[in-house]
Amino acid sequence: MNCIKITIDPENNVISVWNNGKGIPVIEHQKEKMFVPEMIFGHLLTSSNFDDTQKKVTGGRNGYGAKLCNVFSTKFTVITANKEYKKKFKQTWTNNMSKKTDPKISEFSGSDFTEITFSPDLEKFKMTVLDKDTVALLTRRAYDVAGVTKGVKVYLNGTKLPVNSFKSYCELYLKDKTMDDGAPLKIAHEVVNDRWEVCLTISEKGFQQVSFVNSIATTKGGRHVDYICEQVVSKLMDTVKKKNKGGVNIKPFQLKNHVWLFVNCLVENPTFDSQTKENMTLQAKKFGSTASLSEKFLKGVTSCGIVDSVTTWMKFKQQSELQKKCHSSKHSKLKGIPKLDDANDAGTRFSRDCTLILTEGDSAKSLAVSGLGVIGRDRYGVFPLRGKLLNVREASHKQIMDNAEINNIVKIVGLQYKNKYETEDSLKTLRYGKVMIMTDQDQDGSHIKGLLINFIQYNWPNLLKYHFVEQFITPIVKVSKQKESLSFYSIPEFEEWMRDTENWRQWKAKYYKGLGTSTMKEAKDYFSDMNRHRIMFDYHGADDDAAIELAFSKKKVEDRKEWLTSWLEERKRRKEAGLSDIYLYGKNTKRVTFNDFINKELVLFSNADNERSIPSAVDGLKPGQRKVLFTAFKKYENKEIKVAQMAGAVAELSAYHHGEASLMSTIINLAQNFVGSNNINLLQPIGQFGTRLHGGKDAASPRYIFTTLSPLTRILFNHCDDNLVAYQYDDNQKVEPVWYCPIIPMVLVNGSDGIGTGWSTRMPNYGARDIVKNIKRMLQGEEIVPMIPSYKGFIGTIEEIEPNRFAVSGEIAVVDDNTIEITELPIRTWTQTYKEQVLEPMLHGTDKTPPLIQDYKEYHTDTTVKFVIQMAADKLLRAEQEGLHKVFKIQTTISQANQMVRLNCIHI
DNA sequence: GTCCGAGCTAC
DNA sequence: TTGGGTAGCTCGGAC
Repeated sequence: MNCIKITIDPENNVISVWNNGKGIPVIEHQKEKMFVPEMIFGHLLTSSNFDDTQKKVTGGRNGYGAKLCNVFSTKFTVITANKEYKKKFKQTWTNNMSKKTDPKISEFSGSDFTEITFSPDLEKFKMTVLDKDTVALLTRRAYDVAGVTKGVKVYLNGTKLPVNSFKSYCELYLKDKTMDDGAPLKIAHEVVNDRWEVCLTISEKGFQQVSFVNSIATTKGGRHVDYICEQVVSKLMDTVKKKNKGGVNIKPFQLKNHVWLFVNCLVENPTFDSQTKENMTLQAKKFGSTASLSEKFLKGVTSCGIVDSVTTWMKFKQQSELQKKCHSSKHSKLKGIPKLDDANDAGTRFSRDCTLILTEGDSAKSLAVSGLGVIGRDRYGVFPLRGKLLNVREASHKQIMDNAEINNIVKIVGLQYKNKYETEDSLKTLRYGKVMIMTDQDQDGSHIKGLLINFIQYNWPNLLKYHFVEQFITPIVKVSKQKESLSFYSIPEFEEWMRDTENWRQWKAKYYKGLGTSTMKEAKDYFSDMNRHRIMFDYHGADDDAAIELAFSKKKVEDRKEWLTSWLEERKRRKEAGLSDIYLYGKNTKRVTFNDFINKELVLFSNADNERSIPSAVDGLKPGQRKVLFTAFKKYENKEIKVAQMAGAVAELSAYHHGEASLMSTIINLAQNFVGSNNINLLQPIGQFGTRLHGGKDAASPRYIFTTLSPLTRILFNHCDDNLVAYQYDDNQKVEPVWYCPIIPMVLVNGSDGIGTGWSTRMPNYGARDIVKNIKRMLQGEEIVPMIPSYKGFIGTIEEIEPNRFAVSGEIAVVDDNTIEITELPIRTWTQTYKEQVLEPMLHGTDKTPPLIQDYKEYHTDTTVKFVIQMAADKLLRAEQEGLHKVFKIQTTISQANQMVRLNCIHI
């Protein structure tokens, strides 16, 4: 068959369907004693297709369709011509198949055809004429037929339909539709095999499908559609998830809602839930064929706009989720925010005049609260921040949503994410007209200020215009002589004063490190002189925006390098010229621009961050570590001491001004000696200092563990040097030197990790003996031998795979057909982590992968690793072919690319 | 998204 | 109430 002709004549209520397929046999049926065409069209319960054991991919099964058409017609005529029997057959039924003419048989010599002409019994359908809708439906069926049959021309009322393939059929649906940007819809199309053909595009109004099973239009879809849809959606799911890490949760049906799917398939003996065959119900496993979509098609699927549309939708959803975190209207009373001391007038008509003081930590809050005693609590509220605020600039949606601090600030101030605050009037919708940041007057305090500014600027740049953010500064040094007292708000200013004041030694200086240093009385003094301590931030648009972005955008890492470098050069230049350092807060400073804040204040933090995080090239130590060593040399060369106590001693003897918790972790870090930590531990670990099971995180509390200087340390850091190194002074106290001078480069021995601002460092460990040999070579003027990283106690291998890259492999061996043994893991792959992240999923299988191993047993000690793994012989064989190291993930790489060390502190 | 570690912090 | 443990956050680079 290659031609179908359909005519619909609503005026005369006649429809005819003609095709040139093989005619119906014009013979008499042996049993029933009537002609076959008559049987097919005029007698119920006859069909040649009852046998379900035969697998057929045709439409009808029980032979009802044509007969029901006859029953619901006032007139029904069949003409069929059959070349084989050289006969033509014609018969007409009337009155709903109740009357019939005798069949007319005539001789015939042309080619086969069959034609059915019928007049629907309009009365039965409660119609008077074939209405427009019905004609349209029938017309559509004509197009359907044209679309789903291959190589068949379809004529409708004498005109050939412009459809020659399933794809062109699908395109008819889409020809008037465009994407949002006016571009035509992108269509993914694939002929999967001879039974399946699939088209897909984006849908704007929920899931849509057009599908055919064995040429039957399944307008409600069914299992065949689900079958394809599942494959498509799971692919989309992967892509979207990859694109949207940490965003809103997305469910498969939400993706499905953007899909418009066209399926044309052949299924063996399909089943339906009704005679109209709108919904195919056969289970996928009985289809008799499978359709695995090609990568090319799936790529088309992901690039047809669905992913973009879903991400846009998700962004919108994210916005509205964030918006939900805000209160929709201004409340005068807030509930459920612990630690908030709300201003009495917050959220009332006076809210524009209210100021929220944000403090660094709870203790600073107490200070502010005691200050409120002076200025009153009607217009001032206080809320403590806990440590470092989230950098919202490139944070994931989830992170912002879940961040308690950010949400609280938004709620307290009454901020709306959707509001742009373009006019000064719009600030009246807020509960507070201003926020005032009050942090410690140190670099980390500046950082916290910066992070808050970053948060406001990123979400509501306009607020900055209206001086929404200001800060409260406290003195950093106070000098007093008898009853006189002077406050300084920056160290350079103090130094200038010292230079200009001849008898400055007669003054007593007190440094205020942290807000906690100030007494309650001093707090009251600060607040009574609000004018002096309140600093406004001025916003001038682009300049300030750029500065804030420079400091906090993840994309500006390179710019930060340049920023810090030029700052360092400028500082050096000023020093050489005998100028004092630039400072921001002088005696009379009342306002600063954001640009100045970033470039003059925050830069100090960024620089300090590098100074404390990036080790010196000379001794491989960071200042914190050097302070520990300094103290250990001084006091604990042969004496065991509790780590917690040593931290106290370090703070005392070396003027360590930060939290003792970090110091204790630094001490523990220096003393660890498990595989992957130090090659030569400078301190002795006496007690639980952690093991390779948890990467050292299993160290006992600093109260319980003891340490003392390791005997080797004094060999590396020779006594004689103690009098030669350049000691530093803090507040007139002699503290640790700029650097120690070990006899071999310790930065190579123990490696180093550090994360600063603009730069970071990551150095592997090298073998002390290799280093010594190389140094001897250098002393003798020979070429040095390139070294590869080496870790004490590591029994795996480290090989160079390309310049500056090394492969670190554990040890894995096959014991017998279904047993393997892992006896070493790569450096910094901790036993417990490995077990949880690699072996457990292999044992239980994941969503995507079936279980690979049957069982594993552990025989580790604190220093050695031993997993004995049981697995099926065939799986082991396959794993071996693929490479055991790869399958069991016991190979990692380390790179020599990021070896930043501090050279600029070398003074010789 | 995770890790690394010297910093800030609170529950 | 106190001791002990847990938790959030920054920062850059490598996976």
